[in-house]
Amino acid sequence: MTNKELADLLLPGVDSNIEKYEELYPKRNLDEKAVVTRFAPSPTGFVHMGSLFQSFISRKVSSDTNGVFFLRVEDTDQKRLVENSVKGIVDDLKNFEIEIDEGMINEEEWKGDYGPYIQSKRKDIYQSYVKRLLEEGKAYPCFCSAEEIEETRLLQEKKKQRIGYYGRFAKCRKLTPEQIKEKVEAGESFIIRLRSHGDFEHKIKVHDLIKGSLEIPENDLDIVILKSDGLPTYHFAHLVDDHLMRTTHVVRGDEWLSSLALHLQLFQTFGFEPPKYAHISPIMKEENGVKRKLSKRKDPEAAVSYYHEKGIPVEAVKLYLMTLANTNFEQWYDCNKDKTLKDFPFDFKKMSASGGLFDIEKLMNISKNYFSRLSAQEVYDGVTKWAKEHDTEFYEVLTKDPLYAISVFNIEREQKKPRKDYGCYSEIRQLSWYMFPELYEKQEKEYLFQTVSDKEEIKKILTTYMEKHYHEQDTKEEWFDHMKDLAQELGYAREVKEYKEHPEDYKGHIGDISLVLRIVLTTKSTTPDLYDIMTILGKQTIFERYQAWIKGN
RNA sequence: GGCCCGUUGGUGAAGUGGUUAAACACACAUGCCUUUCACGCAUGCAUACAUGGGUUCAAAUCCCGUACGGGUCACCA
Repeated sequence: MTNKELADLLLPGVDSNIEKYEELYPKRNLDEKAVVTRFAPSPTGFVHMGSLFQSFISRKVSSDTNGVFFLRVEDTDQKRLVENSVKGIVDDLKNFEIEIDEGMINEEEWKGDYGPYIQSKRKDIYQSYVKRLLEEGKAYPCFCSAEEIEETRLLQEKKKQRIGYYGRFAKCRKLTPEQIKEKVEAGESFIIRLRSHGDFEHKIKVHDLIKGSLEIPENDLDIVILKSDGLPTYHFAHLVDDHLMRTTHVVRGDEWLSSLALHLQLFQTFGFEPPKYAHISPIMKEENGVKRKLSKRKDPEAAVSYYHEKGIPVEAVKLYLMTLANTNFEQWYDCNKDKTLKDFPFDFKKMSASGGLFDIEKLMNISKNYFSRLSAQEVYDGVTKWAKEHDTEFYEVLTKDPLYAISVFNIEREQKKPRKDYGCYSEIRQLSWYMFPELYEKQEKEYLFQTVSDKEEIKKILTTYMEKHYHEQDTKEEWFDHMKDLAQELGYAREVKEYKEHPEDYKGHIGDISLVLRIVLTTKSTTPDLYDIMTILGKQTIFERYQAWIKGN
């Protein structure tokens, strides 16, 4: 019995003509330096921050080199499928403005010439390649049951030998064609394994774009390439897909590093040129002093949707991811204020070989800086879009009078050093509700007075201010002068310095007066410029709020 | 247990043998400025290259051992 006959027996009806696929998916017509990358998630749920990080980087290098970035769905594990997760993945990428050039666009369809981009629809292709391997004697069927494998494992553990299906432990490797035929005809189920010729004692030098040069032992494991359901394992699918899709760079998590020798071996078996690899360390999180991988289950911030709910702008998250990827980015960005992420020269070599810590505080800081560079119109557009989905009440208020809302967001914005209090869209309402009468009315109010808290004194300040010192048409200078007059009239120092020099001469200083006027108007001790707030709110609102407070206390 | 990778201040990290008495950013603290807070500015973080050896005139940077952390060893990806 020849290998060819054996292959036909094992995979009847499968065409081993792999050359036709080589023709069907020809080498891409791209620049020599163009990078072809992919994001290859399995559809088991939402997109994890770490995956997003990988696709962000992949997209970046592809774009930088006029290459291609595609989305391939790896659904060879039929047991773990989660319904509609392809759509979820597509949406998550879309939400993060990571565009794909090719790949799945929804649960069923794809775009691009190198498809299908979902592995369950590529069964024939994989089987052709497996069959070719069988014909060449480079693969063989294995009839071992799970129990048998487990037994071997226990034995190996006991004897402190390496665990796995290799060498003398690879029982089915020695099966004669006749024995195989017998078993197949008896209806025994089987899988296909690679006949590895690697030597574990022999080390090979490999290069990783991030980790640098590594020395790893050759693979001598006869790993499974085709499962009993006829679908390939990850390793084999990786080989076939990334070869046929003409991937040049594989960016993936470093949990794959340990199978790198195997993957290289697979490419070698077929004589294909392997892609370049960039193994990214996982994003870590610190909890109770312990570093661990950011976890889908434990950490809400691991889910991409978290950022949308919070309303952290996509661009801000991207800026953060880039600082995580290449720390020199921050300095570069600071020195090149007119440039964007697109212009930054990303470099794999500058990626950390060990896992970075996910720091939400840093993210928020970056986000605040990002907000501070936006125009009022941009803030308005962003918050409106966010509120439409997450806070309809706020949305109504914002869209009722856009110009008014924009004027609110413009406070202390058009200046050299804009305010930095907005970190995400979901914070904006609680930082600005007092500027919107509809929201003001609904809000539960709590006044936290500080230095001046005596009610009668506060009333006196308010009434004196309304009666004598509020003038609707005041410029900022005039307004401030009037504030000083008010302070003086009530026995407070006009200047803080004056007060500090002779505290015994005064009840307090201008700051205390301002604070009272601020708190009664907004309930907050922390707000942007009071003059701007008063100008936008107008006399009527100001007086109403002051009078209402006097009445109620 | 085998194999692989990593280890610079509270955090992200720069830095690959000698102007680094270790940059920069975040966080925190203090001071200044200021109508409060914030912003901004200044300073600090009682001063970091896991550890033990070795190579060298010279090591965070090269080599070896140890410790600690991570990954992997599936018909999961």
